[in-house]
Amino acid sequence: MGRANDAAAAALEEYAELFAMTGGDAFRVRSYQKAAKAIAGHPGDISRVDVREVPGVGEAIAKKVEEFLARGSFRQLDALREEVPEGVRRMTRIASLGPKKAVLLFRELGIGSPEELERAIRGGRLAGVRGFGAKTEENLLKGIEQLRQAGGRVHLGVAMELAERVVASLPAERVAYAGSLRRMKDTVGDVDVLAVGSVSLMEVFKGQPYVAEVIASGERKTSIRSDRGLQVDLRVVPEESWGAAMQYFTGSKEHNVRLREMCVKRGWKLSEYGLFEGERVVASRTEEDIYHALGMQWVPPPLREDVGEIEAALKGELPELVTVEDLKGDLHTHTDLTDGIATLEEMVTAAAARGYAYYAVTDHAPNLFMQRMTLEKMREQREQVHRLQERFPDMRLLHGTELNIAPDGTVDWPAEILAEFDVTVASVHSHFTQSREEMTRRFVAACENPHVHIIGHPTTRKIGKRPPVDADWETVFAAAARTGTVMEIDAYPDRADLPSDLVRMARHQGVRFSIDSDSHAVPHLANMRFGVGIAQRGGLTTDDVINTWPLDRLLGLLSS
DNA sequence: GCCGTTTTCGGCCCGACTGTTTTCAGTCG
Repeated sequence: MGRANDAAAAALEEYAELFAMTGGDAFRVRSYQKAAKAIAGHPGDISRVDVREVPGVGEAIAKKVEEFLARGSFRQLDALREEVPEGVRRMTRIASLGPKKAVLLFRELGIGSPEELERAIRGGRLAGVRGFGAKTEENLLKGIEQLRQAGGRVHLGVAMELAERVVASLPAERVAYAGSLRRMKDTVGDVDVLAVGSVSLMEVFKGQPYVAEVIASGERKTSIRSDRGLQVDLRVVPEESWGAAMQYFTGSKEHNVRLREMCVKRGWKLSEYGLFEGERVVASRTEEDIYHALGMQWVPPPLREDVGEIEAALKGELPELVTVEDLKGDLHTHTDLTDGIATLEEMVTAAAARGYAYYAVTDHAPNLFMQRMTLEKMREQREQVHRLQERFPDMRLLHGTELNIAPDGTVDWPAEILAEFDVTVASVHSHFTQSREEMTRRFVAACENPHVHIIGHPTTRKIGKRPPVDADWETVFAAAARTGTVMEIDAYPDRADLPSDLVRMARHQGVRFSIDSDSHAVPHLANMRFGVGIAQRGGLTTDDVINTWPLDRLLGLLSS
């Protein structure tokens, strides 16, 4: 489950994209994409085992991967990177603009980046170009605006992988990441790493393989741009002010401003070097020392957004946040029967290894046509689940499904079939642009369906790719609270859905939550920690999260 | 490029939607 897998998969995905853009055969494109997905989802570390073991990897792809593992790229990838400018690749990240149109714009009009495309549209240069009418221009401008709003930020999964790589690479007395990453924010603009060590640490840092460019380097701080474009700042801090530095660089800015205001009122001063009364150090070694000196509880980083946590900490009333260890199961996962890449047995075995008390298999249902699900396949899977149960006496297997919420709020299968499932997740997978009124009615109808237990990835956003749908969430959550429908926190880091601000809103209305991995491969099961981060930011306790409950209590909710 | 109860070629999840076209290409899930 190594980062070698992820890096090689990313290279193959990039190659597939470039290959498609340069007119490569569509089936070969699919082969590269399939291999990338399989390698990313493969439980074994491909830098240790033969990559030919991975299904979908033949001789040609194996050679490319081996070259990539040896030197960080492969010949064919280098060639295509030369041929297609980086800006043209960025253009395909604009919603509704795929590889065909992007290349056409580049070849015919010399448009080589989203910025140039925007200027061209506004300058009327697309008028009369075949396939580009007024509506398309409007959609492209909208897509460019979305792209701009995402900025240079990446989702937590990408940032966490890099941060852990950086932390592991530094031989320091103490080293840890801080910043929005430590607060488990769903997107991260740059990675802040703190370390206790000597100046030579900076030299070690600058020589790491993930460093693409050194932006600035001094005695106390070095900034680099990583191979994936993300900036990393390393700060070397004195041992005795470790706590103050962690507190300061974890933020948020708003939280810290409030703390410093409290200090000023007492005639104290708080900085990254410590909490001071004149020259006297009041606290600095640990974060706990600092918060306690201010007469408050230590505040868990995900809560540090100045949304009431300071008042609560002063009164000693911070919630006891849900943790990864509290999770007793996963209620939304897939297998290769639909779009997962691991078998039922592989997924269940991996889930049992995580020590779960229960585990639900929820493959897609027939209305998502591309998944080719049928009643027969679903029932056959249920039989397999029942047979498999005998081998896992300590983990209760639940047979479920992920239903598709149609534009009118109805779902796949009639009520009597739905009643056969132990658990159902219902999600929106299409018609994302309905009006707020229609979308709200759609979700309310799904909540009111007595056979729907959980609303999956409610906003359907994909970070950096697709905006959330528009709905009146107050009304949706009121319906969920009234009907006892659970809202999912989809832990997959590019979804992170519900987002934490909506979690807070829903919690205030009395809604309950399920933190699910939405796994399509064995390694995805480990994404649960990102979902827990969202739940913590939303202030959730174990009582709010149904998959921390003991099996009996969970089954009670599912059967009511 | 991969794969094979079809063994070395021929098929590869496919249907809906959008915006454009006047019979369809591109994009998406």
